[in-house]
Amino acid sequence: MEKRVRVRFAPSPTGGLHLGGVRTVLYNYLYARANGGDFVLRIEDTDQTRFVKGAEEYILDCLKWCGLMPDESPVVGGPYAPYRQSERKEMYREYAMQLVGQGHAYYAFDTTEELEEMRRVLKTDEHSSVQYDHNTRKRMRNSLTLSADEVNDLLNNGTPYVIRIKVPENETIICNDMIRGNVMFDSNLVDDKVLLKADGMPTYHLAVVVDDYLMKITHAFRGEEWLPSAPVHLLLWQYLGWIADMPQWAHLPLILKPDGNGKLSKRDGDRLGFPVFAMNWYDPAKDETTMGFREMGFMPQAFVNMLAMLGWNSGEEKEIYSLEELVEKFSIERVHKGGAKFDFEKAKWFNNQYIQLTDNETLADLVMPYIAEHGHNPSRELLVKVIALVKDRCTLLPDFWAQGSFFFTTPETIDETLIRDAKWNENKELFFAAWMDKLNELADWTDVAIEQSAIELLPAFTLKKGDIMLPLRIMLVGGKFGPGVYHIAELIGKAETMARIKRVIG
RNA sequence: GGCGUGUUGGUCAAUCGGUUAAGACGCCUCCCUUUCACGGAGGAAUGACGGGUUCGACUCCCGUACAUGCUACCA
Repeated sequence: MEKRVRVRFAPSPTGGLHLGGVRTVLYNYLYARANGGDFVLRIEDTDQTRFVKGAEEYILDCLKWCGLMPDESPVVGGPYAPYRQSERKEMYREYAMQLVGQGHAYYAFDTTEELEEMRRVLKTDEHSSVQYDHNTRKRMRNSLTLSADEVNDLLNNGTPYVIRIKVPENETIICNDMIRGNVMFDSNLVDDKVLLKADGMPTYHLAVVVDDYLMKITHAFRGEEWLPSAPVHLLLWQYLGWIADMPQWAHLPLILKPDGNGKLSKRDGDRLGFPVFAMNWYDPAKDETTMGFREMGFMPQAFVNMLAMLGWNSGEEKEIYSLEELVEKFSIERVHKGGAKFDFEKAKWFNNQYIQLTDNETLADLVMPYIAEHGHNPSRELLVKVIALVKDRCTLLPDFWAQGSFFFTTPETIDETLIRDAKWNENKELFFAAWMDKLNELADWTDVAIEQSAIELLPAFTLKKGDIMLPLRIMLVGGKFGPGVYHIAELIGKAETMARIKRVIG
């Protein structure tokens, strides 16, 4: 019988949730949903020095915003609780001891200074980095070089120690990856990674294997930066006797910075002016907030869609997919091997597309906060009408204010130079004065009727339709932008229209 | 330095040996619009480089270059 598909997202609560992190969540989520499986969230908080308070809640909030909620997590629990590694501390020791007993791991008593000394002494021009491996372990203080009595003494004295994996010599370790195929490693080049730290906490390597086994994870999708440590994990699965249950791996390509080289970092966002985190992240240590996609005015559906297409492609020309469609179309085999540079312009395009696709009523709910932010509280009816008029020129949610503020309030400043540029003359001034009287009498206040009244009056001043449109626009909106002028006049109403004209011609 | 991974236009990318090498973003030109957009029509790649294999290669193999990741008692 086929095993039930179970995937997990296992972040460390150390800061904001990065674009790449959300994409990893997405691919996991899509795979679980497509296969009727479970998606679990496990918090990997084994490094107490990097733990940041609030980060776990923040991650959950991001997943919620994106609509990618886990089936099992520290907050909703599940059959394999606890889901926080710090709360599973004792389990790891048990397995580490098992490995020591089997001779697949050993105690190492080397201090930080001794390790540094070893690396310094052994470092050569050829090898700028020296690792603790099958070779160097022979000259260090560990249970492989010390006698059993010495080891027992050290242990009894409470000497700090770590447990390291004993990587075998002269073996080829083959790791199968769902998107890269077989990747081979020479065991002589793999180092004896620490499994259990001196503080009793496991390192990632031990914890990820133990938990994936205990939580019955069938597929493990993680960032490409983990590929080099895959052989250690494979060895652990083997030594612990669980190789038949080892999940299938897929190492996802990195998301790179748009310019230059390297993977995308928070700094790039600050530098280039775009967000890197899903939502605003407040760093309590530095007392500073980093802008998120949500606060910048992205719709979660657009954000998720954009991420899905960064490193994966269905093979069709279509680019706009709902989450349901993604579940149906997504396949891990079509995920790219190479990293992709992040393009903020394209990200904005996705949002623009979603704005056009979203009905005006729904949009009204999303846009309202941005209008309220400027101290206005328009009726829903008005807001919906405004949205209908300006949505095709809005890319991010705050654009609705920038593109439509003049519907809610008289423009603060009128750029009179723009009117002069529009060949302002006495003739036009006289026209507007006369038109005001006509408008005042106009019973049918619709864009068509307003325009008609202007057209009827124009010949008397030897003016053409186009002569007055720009001046009128500037009087009404304050600048050279916005929907059709007569539509604007209709929406803001007779009194306001006349007031704005009067304000300019006096 | 070592090891791993990767390399189709500025960017995201299709193509699973035979096509005029799709499409999208961005850019440029024009049309529409006497605003700004939307929309429409166009423009821009000798597929990192060099060798093979093959009747035929962007597609397979090798090498080189470049990029990127790891090389912590961090994940």
